[in-house]
Amino acid sequence: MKARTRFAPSPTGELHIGGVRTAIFSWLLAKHTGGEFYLRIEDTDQERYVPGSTRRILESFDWLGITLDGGPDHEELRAMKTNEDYPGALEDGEYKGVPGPFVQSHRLHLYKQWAEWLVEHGYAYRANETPEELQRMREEAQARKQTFIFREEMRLRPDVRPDEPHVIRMRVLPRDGRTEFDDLIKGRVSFDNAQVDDQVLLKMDGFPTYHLAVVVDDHLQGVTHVLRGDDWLPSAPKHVLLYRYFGWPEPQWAHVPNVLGTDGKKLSKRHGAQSVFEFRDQGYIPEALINFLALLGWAPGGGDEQNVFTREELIAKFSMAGVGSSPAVFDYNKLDWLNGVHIRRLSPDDLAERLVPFLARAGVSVDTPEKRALLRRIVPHIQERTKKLTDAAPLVDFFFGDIQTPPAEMLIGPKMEQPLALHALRETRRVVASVEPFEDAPLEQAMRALCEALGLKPTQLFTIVRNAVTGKSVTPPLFATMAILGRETCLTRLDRAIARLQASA
RNA sequence: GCCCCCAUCGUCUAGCGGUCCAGGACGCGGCCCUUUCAAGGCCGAAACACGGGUUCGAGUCCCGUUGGGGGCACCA
Repeated sequence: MKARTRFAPSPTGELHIGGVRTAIFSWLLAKHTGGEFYLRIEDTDQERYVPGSTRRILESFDWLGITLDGGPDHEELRAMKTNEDYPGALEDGEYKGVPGPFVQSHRLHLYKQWAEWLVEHGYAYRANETPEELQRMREEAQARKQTFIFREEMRLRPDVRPDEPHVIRMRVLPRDGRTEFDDLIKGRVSFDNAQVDDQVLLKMDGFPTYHLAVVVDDHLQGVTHVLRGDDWLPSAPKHVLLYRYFGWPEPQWAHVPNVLGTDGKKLSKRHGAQSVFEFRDQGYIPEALINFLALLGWAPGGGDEQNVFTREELIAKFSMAGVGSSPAVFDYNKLDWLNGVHIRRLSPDDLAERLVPFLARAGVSVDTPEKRALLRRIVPHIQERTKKLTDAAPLVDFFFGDIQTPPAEMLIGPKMEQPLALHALRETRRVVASVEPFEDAPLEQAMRALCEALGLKPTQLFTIVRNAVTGKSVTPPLFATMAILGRETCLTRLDRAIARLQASA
Protein backbone atom coordinates (compact mmCIF):
# COMPACT_ATOMS: atom_id res chain seq x y z
CA MET A 1 0.00 0.00 0.00
CA LYS A 2 1.32 3.38 -0.98
CA ALA A 3 1.63 5.76 1.91
CA ARG A 4 1.11 9.47 1.53
CA THR A 5 2.72 11.41 4.33
CA ARG A 6 3.36 15.01 5.03
CA PHE A 7 5.54 17.18 7.13
CA ALA A 8 3.64 20.15 8.46
CA PRO A 9 5.81 22.66 10.26
CA SER A 10 4.83 26.10 11.43
CA PRO A 11 6.83 28.88 9.86
CA THR A 12 8.13 30.09 13.18
CA GLY A 13 11.85 29.80 12.65
CA GLU A 14 14.52 27.35 11.65
CA LEU A 15 13.80 23.71 10.93
CA HIS A 16 14.47 21.97 14.21
CA ILE A 17 16.44 18.74 14.32
CA GLY A 18 13.68 16.90 16.18
CA GLY A 19 11.26 17.90 13.49
CA VAL A 20 13.67 16.71 10.87
CA ARG A 21 13.69 13.27 12.38
CA THR A 22 9.92 13.07 12.22
CA ALA A 23 10.13 14.30 8.65
CA ILE A 24 12.70 11.63 7.84
CA PHE A 25 10.49 8.87 9.19
CA SER A 26 7.57 10.21 7.18
CA TRP A 27 9.68 10.50 4.07
CA LEU A 28 11.15 7.02 4.47
CA LEU A 29 7.71 5.52 4.95
CA ALA A 30 6.38 7.23 1.83
CA LYS A 31 9.36 6.32 -0.30
CA HIS A 32 9.50 2.77 1.00
CA THR A 33 5.96 2.22 -0.16
CA GLY A 34 6.35 4.14 -3.39
CA GLY A 35 4.05 6.88 -2.14
CA GLU A 36 4.31 10.64 -1.73
CA PHE A 37 5.85 12.87 0.90
CA TYR A 38 4.90 16.51 0.83
CA LEU A 39 5.22 19.71 2.77
CA ARG A 40 2.40 21.77 4.18
CA ILE A 41 2.93 25.05 5.93
CA GLU A 42 0.82 25.50 9.04
CA ASP A 43 0.74 29.25 9.43
CA THR A 44 -2.49 29.56 11.36
CA ASP A 45 -0.95 31.51 14.19
CA GLN A 46 -0.32 34.99 12.92
CA GLU A 47 1.37 35.96 16.17
CA ARG A 48 4.19 33.48 15.88
CA TYR A 49 4.81 33.85 12.19
CA VAL A 50 8.45 34.48 11.31
CA PRO A 51 9.00 35.88 7.82
CA GLY A 52 11.42 33.90 5.72
CA SER A 53 11.09 30.67 7.63
CA THR A 54 9.19 28.84 4.90
CA ARG A 55 12.05 29.45 2.55
CA ARG A 56 14.54 28.34 5.17
CA ILE A 57 12.58 25.14 5.72
CA LEU A 58 12.59 24.46 2.00
CA GLU A 59 16.32 25.08 1.85
CA SER A 60 16.80 22.68 4.73
CA PHE A 61 15.13 19.92 2.78
CA ASP A 62 17.18 20.83 -0.26
CA TRP A 63 20.36 20.49 1.72
CA LEU A 64 19.26 17.20 3.22
CA GLY A 65 18.53 15.95 -0.25
CA ILE A 66 14.97 15.08 0.64
CA THR A 67 12.78 15.77 -2.32
CA LEU A 68 9.19 16.78 -1.87
CA ASP A 69 6.25 15.49 -3.85
CA GLY A 70 4.17 18.53 -3.06
CA GLY A 71 4.30 21.80 -1.24
CA PRO A 72 5.13 25.41 -1.95
CA ASP A 73 7.01 25.75 -5.16
CA HIS A 74 10.74 25.90 -4.70
CA GLU A 75 11.83 28.07 -7.57
CA GLU A 76 9.35 30.79 -6.88
CA LEU A 77 10.08 30.87 -3.20
CA ARG A 78 13.79 31.01 -3.75
CA ALA A 79 13.34 33.97 -6.01
CA MET A 80 11.60 35.93 -3.30
CA LYS A 81 13.26 38.10 -0.73
CA THR A 82 10.94 36.93 2.01
CA ASN A 83 7.97 34.62 2.07
CA GLU A 84 5.58 37.10 3.54
CA ASP A 85 3.41 36.56 0.56
CA TYR A 86 2.97 33.67 -1.80
CA PRO A 87 2.67 33.87 -5.54
CA GLY A 88 -0.75 33.28 -6.98
CA ALA A 89 0.49 30.18 -8.71
CA LEU A 90 0.44 28.43 -5.37
CA GLU A 91 -3.23 29.01 -4.84
CA ASP A 92 -4.63 26.25 -6.95
CA GLY A 93 -3.94 23.00 -8.52
CA GLU A 94 -2.14 19.97 -7.36
CA TYR A 95 1.38 18.75 -7.29
CA LYS A 96 2.21 15.12 -8.02
CA GLY A 97 -1.32 14.13 -7.16
CA VAL A 98 -1.58 16.08 -3.92
CA PRO A 99 -4.17 18.86 -4.07
CA GLY A 100 -3.09 22.31 -2.89
CA PRO A 101 -2.84 24.94 -1.71
CA PHE A 102 -0.11 23.87 0.67
CA VAL A 103 -0.16 26.88 2.91
CA GLN A 104 -2.95 26.92 5.46
CA SER A 105 -3.50 30.65 5.40
CA HIS A 106 -4.61 30.09 1.80
CA ARG A 107 -7.14 27.46 2.78
CA LEU A 108 -9.22 29.49 5.21
CA HIS A 109 -12.45 29.02 3.30
CA LEU A 110 -12.17 25.26 3.72
CA TYR A 111 -11.84 25.39 7.47
CA LYS A 112 -14.73 27.82 7.73
CA GLN A 113 -16.88 25.58 5.59
CA TRP A 114 -16.20 22.46 7.61
CA ALA A 115 -16.52 24.23 10.94
CA GLU A 116 -19.97 25.40 9.90
CA TRP A 117 -20.77 21.86 8.81
CA LEU A 118 -19.99 20.67 12.31
CA VAL A 119 -22.24 23.32 13.84
CA GLU A 120 -25.08 22.38 11.54
CA HIS A 121 -24.74 18.74 12.40
CA GLY A 122 -24.56 19.27 16.15
CA TYR A 123 -20.89 18.49 16.56
CA ALA A 124 -19.83 22.03 17.36
CA TYR A 125 -21.22 25.24 18.76
CA ARG A 126 -20.57 28.95 18.84
CA ALA A 127 -19.08 30.70 21.84
CA ASN A 128 -17.65 34.12 22.56
CA GLU A 129 -16.01 34.19 25.96
CA THR A 130 -13.15 36.62 26.04
CA PRO A 131 -9.62 35.51 26.85
CA GLU A 132 -9.95 37.32 30.17
CA GLU A 133 -13.16 35.51 31.02
CA LEU A 134 -11.62 32.19 30.14
CA GLN A 135 -8.59 32.98 32.17
CA ARG A 136 -10.77 33.71 35.18
CA MET A 137 -12.66 30.43 34.72
CA ARG A 138 -9.38 28.61 34.50
CA GLU A 139 -8.13 30.17 37.70
CA GLU A 140 -11.32 29.33 39.51
CA ALA A 141 -11.02 25.72 38.45
CA GLN A 142 -7.45 25.69 39.58
CA ALA A 143 -8.44 27.10 42.95
CA ARG A 144 -10.72 24.10 43.36
CA LYS A 145 -7.80 21.90 42.26
CA GLN A 146 -9.58 20.89 39.11
CA THR A 147 -8.43 20.73 35.54
CA PHE A 148 -10.28 23.27 33.46
CA ILE A 149 -12.38 21.59 30.80
CA PHE A 150 -14.59 23.91 28.75
CA ARG A 151 -18.16 22.72 28.14
CA GLU A 152 -20.98 24.48 26.35
CA GLU A 153 -23.09 24.97 29.47
CA MET A 154 -20.26 27.05 30.86
CA ARG A 155 -20.83 29.69 28.24
CA LEU A 156 -21.50 33.13 29.71
CA ARG A 157 -23.63 34.07 26.68
CA PRO A 158 -25.23 30.90 25.35
CA ASP A 159 -27.16 32.70 22.62
CA VAL A 160 -24.31 33.69 20.30
CA ARG A 161 -25.64 34.70 16.92
CA PRO A 162 -23.79 33.65 13.76
CA ASP A 163 -23.32 37.27 12.71
CA GLU A 164 -21.49 38.45 15.80
CA PRO A 165 -17.82 37.72 16.53
CA HIS A 166 -17.36 34.27 17.98
CA VAL A 167 -15.35 31.11 17.96
CA ILE A 168 -16.53 27.63 17.08
CA ARG A 169 -15.85 24.93 19.62
CA MET A 170 -16.18 21.19 19.09
CA ARG A 171 -18.59 19.19 21.21
CA VAL A 172 -16.86 16.24 22.79
CA LEU A 173 -19.34 13.38 22.46
CA PRO A 174 -20.34 11.25 24.14
CA ARG A 175 -19.60 13.15 27.32
CA ASP A 176 -19.11 10.08 29.46
CA GLY A 177 -17.48 7.77 26.97
CA ARG A 178 -13.90 7.04 26.09
CA THR A 179 -12.19 7.69 22.81
CA GLU A 180 -9.86 4.96 21.71
CA PHE A 181 -7.69 4.47 18.68
CA ASP A 182 -4.77 2.41 17.47
CA ASP A 183 -1.40 3.98 17.13
CA LEU A 184 1.31 2.32 15.04
CA ILE A 185 3.86 3.09 17.70
CA LYS A 186 1.98 3.29 20.98
CA GLY A 187 -0.52 0.57 20.34
CA ARG A 188 -4.10 1.01 21.55
CA VAL A 189 -4.54 4.33 23.29
CA SER A 190 -7.55 5.33 25.34
CA PHE A 191 -8.74 8.67 26.70
CA ASP A 192 -11.61 9.56 28.95
CA ASN A 193 -13.85 12.03 27.10
CA ALA A 194 -14.43 13.85 30.37
CA GLN A 195 -10.79 14.89 30.17
CA VAL A 196 -11.05 16.20 26.64
CA ASP A 197 -11.69 19.91 26.25
CA ASP A 198 -14.35 21.37 23.95
CA GLN A 199 -11.53 22.68 21.86
CA VAL A 200 -11.78 25.88 19.84
CA LEU A 201 -11.71 24.88 16.18
CA LEU A 202 -12.22 28.22 14.50
CA LYS A 203 -10.75 31.28 16.11
CA MET A 204 -12.29 34.71 16.33
CA ASP A 205 -9.93 35.93 13.61
CA GLY A 206 -11.32 33.36 11.20
CA PHE A 207 -8.21 31.20 11.33
CA PRO A 208 -8.57 27.58 12.35
CA THR A 209 -6.70 26.06 15.23
CA TYR A 210 -4.30 23.24 14.51
CA HIS A 211 -6.91 20.68 15.51
CA LEU A 212 -9.38 21.58 12.79
CA ALA A 213 -6.85 22.45 10.14
CA VAL A 214 -4.83 19.27 10.46
CA VAL A 215 -7.88 17.05 10.18
CA VAL A 216 -9.40 18.90 7.24
CA ASP A 217 -6.13 19.09 5.35
CA ASP A 218 -4.98 15.56 6.00
CA HIS A 219 -8.29 14.25 4.77
CA LEU A 220 -8.59 16.50 1.75
CA GLN A 221 -5.00 15.85 0.77
CA GLY A 222 -5.24 12.11 1.14
CA VAL A 223 -2.79 11.60 3.95
CA THR A 224 -2.66 7.93 4.91
CA HIS A 225 -0.28 8.07 7.86
CA VAL A 226 -0.11 10.87 10.38
CA LEU A 227 3.38 10.92 11.83
CA ARG A 228 4.11 13.57 14.42
CA GLY A 229 5.86 14.04 17.75
CA ASP A 230 4.22 12.25 20.62
CA ASP A 231 3.67 15.53 22.39
CA TRP A 232 0.58 15.52 20.16
CA LEU A 233 -0.77 12.35 21.67
CA PRO A 234 -2.94 14.04 24.30
CA SER A 235 -4.81 15.99 21.64
CA ALA A 236 -5.16 13.06 19.28
CA PRO A 237 -8.59 12.07 20.65
CA LYS A 238 -9.91 15.43 19.46
CA HIS A 239 -8.71 14.63 15.98
CA VAL A 240 -10.08 11.10 16.09
CA LEU A 241 -13.46 12.48 17.14
CA LEU A 242 -13.45 14.97 14.30
CA TYR A 243 -12.79 12.24 11.74
CA ARG A 244 -15.70 10.32 13.16
CA TYR A 245 -17.99 13.36 13.15
CA PHE A 246 -17.13 14.06 9.54
CA GLY A 247 -17.50 10.41 8.66
CA TRP A 248 -14.07 10.40 7.12
CA PRO A 249 -11.84 7.34 7.16
CA GLU A 250 -9.19 7.67 9.84
CA PRO A 251 -5.56 7.74 8.83
CA GLN A 252 -3.03 5.53 10.56
CA TRP A 253 -1.73 7.29 13.62
CA ALA A 254 1.93 7.19 14.57
CA HIS A 255 3.13 9.33 17.44
CA VAL A 256 6.89 9.20 17.39
CA PRO A 257 8.75 9.61 20.66
CA ASN A 258 10.57 12.85 21.21
CA VAL A 259 14.28 13.37 20.93
CA LEU A 260 15.86 14.22 24.25
CA GLY A 261 18.96 16.21 25.05
CA THR A 262 21.82 14.71 27.01
CA ASP A 263 20.09 15.93 30.17
CA GLY A 264 17.05 13.80 29.41
CA LYS A 265 14.85 16.76 28.62
CA LYS A 266 13.04 17.29 25.35
CA LEU A 267 15.56 18.60 22.87
CA SER A 268 15.14 22.32 22.55
CA LYS A 269 16.86 25.57 21.87
CA ARG A 270 18.95 25.28 24.97
CA HIS A 271 20.77 22.11 23.91
CA GLY A 272 23.24 23.67 21.52
CA ALA A 273 22.91 22.89 17.84
CA GLN A 274 19.25 22.80 16.96
CA SER A 275 18.54 23.76 13.42
CA VAL A 276 19.58 21.85 10.36
CA PHE A 277 21.70 24.79 9.32
CA GLU A 278 23.64 24.75 12.54
CA PHE A 279 24.56 21.13 11.93
CA ARG A 280 25.49 21.98 8.37
CA ASP A 281 27.69 24.85 9.53
CA GLN A 282 29.38 22.67 12.10
CA GLY A 283 30.63 20.43 9.32
CA TYR A 284 28.12 17.60 9.31
CA ILE A 285 27.09 16.19 5.97
CA PRO A 286 23.48 15.34 5.13
CA GLU A 287 24.24 11.67 4.47
CA ALA A 288 25.42 11.29 8.05
CA LEU A 289 22.69 13.40 9.61
CA ILE A 290 19.96 11.42 7.89
CA ASN A 291 21.59 8.11 8.81
CA PHE A 292 21.98 9.21 12.41
CA LEU A 293 18.50 10.61 12.78
CA ALA A 294 16.95 7.52 11.23
CA LEU A 295 18.78 5.36 13.75
CA LEU A 296 17.51 7.54 16.56
CA GLY A 297 14.42 5.57 17.38
CA TRP A 298 14.46 3.18 14.46
CA ALA A 299 16.36 -0.04 13.91
CA PRO A 300 16.05 -2.54 11.08
CA GLY A 301 15.39 -5.38 13.53
CA GLY A 302 15.12 -9.02 12.61
CA GLY A 303 18.71 -9.61 13.61
CA ASP A 304 19.95 -7.06 11.09
CA GLU A 305 22.73 -5.19 12.83
CA GLN A 306 23.61 -2.68 10.16
CA ASN A 307 24.47 0.79 11.41
CA VAL A 308 25.72 2.60 8.39
CA PHE A 309 23.10 3.23 5.75
CA THR A 310 22.87 5.06 2.48
CA ARG A 311 19.65 6.87 1.70
CA GLU A 312 18.63 4.05 -0.62
CA GLU A 313 19.30 1.41 2.00
CA LEU A 314 17.21 3.31 4.50
CA ILE A 315 14.34 3.56 2.06
CA ALA A 316 14.60 -0.12 1.28
CA LYS A 317 14.70 -1.25 4.88
CA PHE A 318 12.51 1.25 6.70
CA SER A 319 9.28 0.18 8.28
CA MET A 320 7.10 1.54 11.04
CA ALA A 321 7.47 -1.76 12.88
CA GLY A 322 11.07 -0.85 13.52
CA VAL A 323 10.27 2.45 15.19
CA GLY A 324 10.64 2.23 18.94
CA SER A 325 8.24 3.60 21.51
CA SER A 326 10.61 5.16 23.99
CA PRO A 327 12.29 8.55 23.76
CA ALA A 328 15.86 8.67 22.46
CA VAL A 329 18.77 10.76 23.67
CA PHE A 330 20.67 12.65 21.02
CA ASP A 331 24.24 11.29 21.04
CA TYR A 332 26.75 13.65 19.46
CA ASN A 333 29.51 11.03 19.71
CA LYS A 334 27.70 8.68 17.42
CA LEU A 335 26.83 11.49 15.02
CA ASP A 336 30.51 12.43 14.81
CA TRP A 337 31.50 8.86 14.11
CA LEU A 338 28.86 8.43 11.43
CA ASN A 339 29.89 11.71 9.87
CA GLY A 340 33.43 10.42 9.60
CA VAL A 341 32.20 7.18 8.07
CA HIS A 342 30.16 8.99 5.45
CA ILE A 343 32.93 11.44 4.70
CA ARG A 344 35.22 8.51 4.00
CA ARG A 345 32.65 7.12 1.61
CA LEU A 346 32.62 10.29 -0.47
CA SER A 347 34.67 10.44 -3.64
CA PRO A 348 37.73 12.62 -3.04
CA ASP A 349 36.57 15.16 -5.60
CA ASP A 350 33.15 15.38 -3.99
CA LEU A 351 34.73 15.91 -0.61
CA ALA A 352 37.02 18.58 -2.05
CA GLU A 353 34.02 20.52 -3.33
CA ARG A 354 32.23 20.33 -0.01
CA LEU A 355 35.36 21.47 1.78
CA VAL A 356 35.77 24.68 -0.18
CA PRO A 357 33.32 26.85 1.77
CA PHE A 358 34.62 25.57 5.09
CA LEU A 359 38.19 26.32 4.11
CA ALA A 360 37.19 29.77 2.97
CA ARG A 361 35.57 30.42 6.30
CA ALA A 362 38.82 29.39 8.00
CA GLY A 363 40.81 31.79 5.86
CA VAL A 364 42.00 29.29 3.27
CA SER A 365 40.61 30.46 -0.04
CA VAL A 366 40.52 27.91 -2.79
CA ASP A 367 39.33 30.25 -5.47
CA THR A 368 41.35 29.45 -8.55
CA PRO A 369 41.45 26.40 -10.80
CA GLU A 370 45.04 25.85 -9.69
CA LYS A 371 44.07 25.83 -6.04
CA ARG A 372 41.18 23.50 -6.75
CA ALA A 373 43.56 21.08 -8.40
CA LEU A 374 45.89 21.33 -5.45
CA LEU A 375 43.05 20.63 -3.03
CA ARG A 376 42.00 17.61 -5.05
CA ARG A 377 45.51 16.20 -4.74
CA ILE A 378 45.50 16.74 -0.99
CA VAL A 379 42.07 15.39 -0.17
CA PRO A 380 42.83 11.66 -0.46
CA HIS A 381 45.38 12.16 2.28
CA ILE A 382 43.08 13.94 4.71
CA GLN A 383 39.86 12.10 3.99
CA GLU A 384 40.22 9.53 6.75
CA ARG A 385 41.39 12.26 9.09
CA THR A 386 38.28 14.39 8.94
CA LYS A 387 35.25 13.70 11.03
CA LYS A 388 33.67 17.03 10.29
CA LEU A 389 34.23 19.32 7.35
CA THR A 390 35.56 21.89 9.81
CA ASP A 391 38.47 19.58 10.64
CA ALA A 392 40.14 20.04 7.28
CA ALA A 393 41.45 23.60 7.47
CA PRO A 394 44.26 23.04 9.99
CA LEU A 395 45.29 19.96 8.03
CA VAL A 396 45.71 21.77 4.75
CA ASP A 397 46.36 25.46 5.40
CA PHE A 398 50.15 25.14 5.03
CA PHE A 399 49.68 23.96 1.45
CA PHE A 400 47.96 27.19 0.52
CA GLY A 401 50.02 29.80 2.29
CA ASP A 402 53.33 30.48 3.88
CA ILE A 403 54.09 29.19 7.35
CA GLN A 404 55.70 30.56 10.47
CA THR A 405 59.13 29.04 10.82
CA PRO A 406 58.79 26.89 13.91
CA PRO A 407 60.75 27.73 17.06
CA ALA A 408 64.04 25.87 17.63
CA GLU A 409 62.58 23.49 20.19
CA MET A 410 60.21 22.12 17.55
CA LEU A 411 63.20 21.42 15.33
CA ILE A 412 65.04 19.28 17.82
CA GLY A 413 63.60 15.81 17.91
CA PRO A 414 62.96 13.57 20.86
CA LYS A 415 66.18 12.42 22.55
CA MET A 416 68.27 14.71 20.38
CA GLU A 417 70.63 17.59 20.85
CA GLN A 418 70.79 20.74 18.78
CA PRO A 419 73.94 19.80 16.80
CA LEU A 420 72.48 16.46 15.76
CA ALA A 421 69.20 18.04 14.74
CA LEU A 422 71.01 20.64 12.72
CA HIS A 423 73.06 18.04 10.98
CA ALA A 424 69.97 15.95 10.30
CA LEU A 425 68.14 18.86 8.71
CA ARG A 426 71.12 19.71 6.53
CA GLU A 427 71.31 16.13 5.36
CA THR A 428 67.57 16.17 4.75
CA ARG A 429 67.99 19.26 2.64
CA ARG A 430 70.52 17.42 0.48
CA VAL A 431 68.16 14.50 0.02
CA VAL A 432 65.27 16.80 -0.84
CA ALA A 433 67.41 18.66 -3.31
CA SER A 434 68.52 15.54 -5.11
CA VAL A 435 65.76 12.92 -4.96
CA GLU A 436 64.41 11.94 -8.36
CA PRO A 437 61.56 11.92 -9.02
CA PHE A 438 60.27 14.16 -6.25
CA GLU A 439 57.49 11.84 -5.25
CA ASP A 440 56.09 10.06 -2.23
CA ALA A 441 57.79 6.67 -2.51
CA PRO A 442 61.29 7.77 -3.59
CA LEU A 443 61.29 10.41 -0.87
CA GLU A 444 60.38 7.90 1.76
CA GLN A 445 63.04 5.49 0.54
CA ALA A 446 65.71 8.15 0.62
CA MET A 447 64.68 9.48 3.99
CA ARG A 448 64.65 6.04 5.55
CA ALA A 449 68.13 5.49 4.21
CA LEU A 450 69.09 8.77 5.81
CA CYS A 451 67.75 7.57 9.13
CA GLU A 452 70.03 4.58 8.89
CA ALA A 453 73.01 6.71 8.03
CA LEU A 454 72.39 9.11 10.91
CA GLY A 455 71.52 6.38 13.37
CA LEU A 456 68.16 8.03 14.04
CA LYS A 457 64.78 6.42 14.51
CA PRO A 458 62.23 7.35 11.83
CA THR A 459 60.13 9.10 14.47
CA GLN A 460 63.03 11.31 15.45
CA LEU A 461 63.93 12.45 12.01
CA PHE A 462 60.47 12.63 10.53
CA THR A 463 59.16 14.67 13.42
CA ILE A 464 61.55 17.53 12.92
CA VAL A 465 61.24 17.42 9.15
CA ARG A 466 57.46 17.56 9.49
CA ASN A 467 57.76 20.54 11.78
CA ALA A 468 60.19 22.27 9.49
CA VAL A 469 58.20 21.75 6.34
CA THR A 470 54.66 22.28 7.61
CA GLY A 471 55.08 24.19 10.84
CA LYS A 472 52.84 21.67 12.59
CA SER A 473 53.11 18.45 14.46
CA VAL A 474 49.89 16.98 13.10
CA THR A 475 49.70 16.69 9.32
CA PRO A 476 48.78 14.32 6.54
CA PRO A 477 51.45 11.66 5.87
CA LEU A 478 54.80 13.38 5.55
CA PHE A 479 56.11 12.24 2.21
CA ALA A 480 52.87 12.69 0.36
CA THR A 481 52.72 16.12 1.93
CA MET A 482 56.23 17.00 0.76
CA ALA A 483 55.59 15.69 -2.72
CA ILE A 484 52.52 17.90 -3.01
CA LEU A 485 54.27 20.92 -1.54
CA GLY A 486 56.97 20.49 -4.18
CA ARG A 487 60.69 20.52 -4.01
CA GLU A 488 61.12 24.30 -4.04
CA THR A 489 58.77 24.96 -1.16
CA CYS A 490 60.31 22.19 0.88
CA LEU A 491 63.81 23.53 0.28
CA THR A 492 62.80 27.06 1.23
CA ARG A 493 61.18 25.95 4.44
CA LEU A 494 64.06 23.64 5.31
CA ASP A 495 66.53 26.47 4.76
CA ARG A 496 64.59 28.72 7.07
CA ALA A 497 64.41 26.00 9.68
CA ILE A 498 68.12 25.39 9.43
CA ALA A 499 68.82 29.07 9.85
CA ARG A 500 66.52 29.25 12.87
CA LEU A 501 68.18 26.26 14.44
CA GLN A 502 71.63 27.60 13.76
CA ALA A 503 70.76 30.87 15.41
CA SER A 504 69.65 29.05 18.52
CA ALA A 505 73.05 27.52 19.17
C1' G B 1 -3.00 18.69 40.61
C1' C B 2 -5.30 15.82 36.50
C1' C B 3 -4.52 12.95 31.97
C1' C B 4 -1.35 10.28 28.62
C1' C B 5 3.19 7.89 27.13
C1' C B 6 7.80 5.36 28.25
C1' A B 7 11.41 1.85 31.00
C1' U B 8 17.69 -3.81 28.15
C1' C B 9 25.12 -1.65 28.82
C1' G B 10 26.83 5.82 29.88
C1' U B 11 24.16 6.46 24.72
C1' C B 12 21.36 4.30 20.17
C1' U B 13 19.43 -0.46 20.05
C1' A B 14 18.56 -6.35 18.90
C1' G B 15 15.40 -9.47 21.61
C1' C B 16 8.48 -10.51 19.68
C1' G B 17 8.07 -17.38 26.48
C1' G B 18 12.87 -21.80 26.36
C1' U B 19 18.27 -21.52 21.34
C1' C B 20 20.13 -14.98 26.44
C1' C B 21 25.43 -16.90 32.07
C1' A B 22 21.42 -11.12 26.78
C1' G B 23 23.76 -9.73 20.55
C1' G B 24 25.42 -5.24 17.55
C1' A B 25 26.96 0.01 17.25
C1' C B 26 28.92 4.72 19.48
C1' G B 27 31.85 6.11 23.44
C1' C B 28 35.54 4.19 27.03
C1' G B 29 40.18 0.97 28.37
C1' G B 30 44.18 -2.27 26.53
C1' C B 31 47.07 -4.41 22.59
C1' C B 32 48.56 -4.48 17.35
C1' C B 33 49.72 -1.60 12.92
C1' U B 34 52.46 3.04 12.57
C1' U B 35 56.67 9.02 10.49
C1' U B 36 52.47 12.64 13.57
C1' C B 37 47.23 12.48 13.68
C1' A B 38 43.66 9.55 11.94
C1' A B 39 41.77 5.17 9.75
C1' G B 40 42.01 -0.14 10.47
C1' G B 41 42.47 -5.00 13.28
C1' C B 42 42.07 -7.78 17.90
C1' C B 43 40.71 -8.03 23.08
C1' G B 44 38.09 -6.04 27.35
C1' A B 45 34.84 -3.52 31.09
C1' A B 46 29.67 -2.23 30.72
C1' A B 47 22.48 -3.47 30.90
C1' C B 48 17.24 -6.72 31.39
C1' A B 49 14.71 -0.29 37.35
C1' C B 50 12.09 -2.76 41.65
C1' G B 51 8.12 -5.93 43.64
C1' G B 52 4.26 -9.18 42.86
C1' G B 53 1.77 -12.49 39.75
C1' U B 54 0.74 -15.97 35.06
C1' U B 55 3.66 -20.23 33.31
C1' C B 56 7.06 -26.38 33.67
C1' G B 57 9.87 -21.90 32.17
C1' A B 58 9.89 -14.52 31.77
C1' G B 59 14.26 -9.46 29.44
C1' U B 60 9.98 -11.16 26.73
C1' C B 61 2.76 -11.59 29.16
C1' C B 62 -0.36 -9.06 33.41
C1' C B 63 -0.65 -5.77 37.82
C1' G B 64 1.60 -2.42 41.09
C1' U B 65 5.76 0.73 42.75
C1' U B 66 9.59 3.85 41.46
C1' G B 67 11.80 6.76 37.89
C1' G B 68 11.70 9.57 33.36
C1' G B 69 9.09 12.20 29.51
C1' G B 70 4.91 14.79 27.49
C1' G B 71 0.18 17.33 27.60
C1' C B 72 -3.64 20.21 30.08
C1' A B 73 -4.37 27.88 25.00
C1' C B 74 -8.81 31.54 20.40
C1' C B 75 0.30 28.02 20.11
C1' A B 76 1.63 24.52 16.99
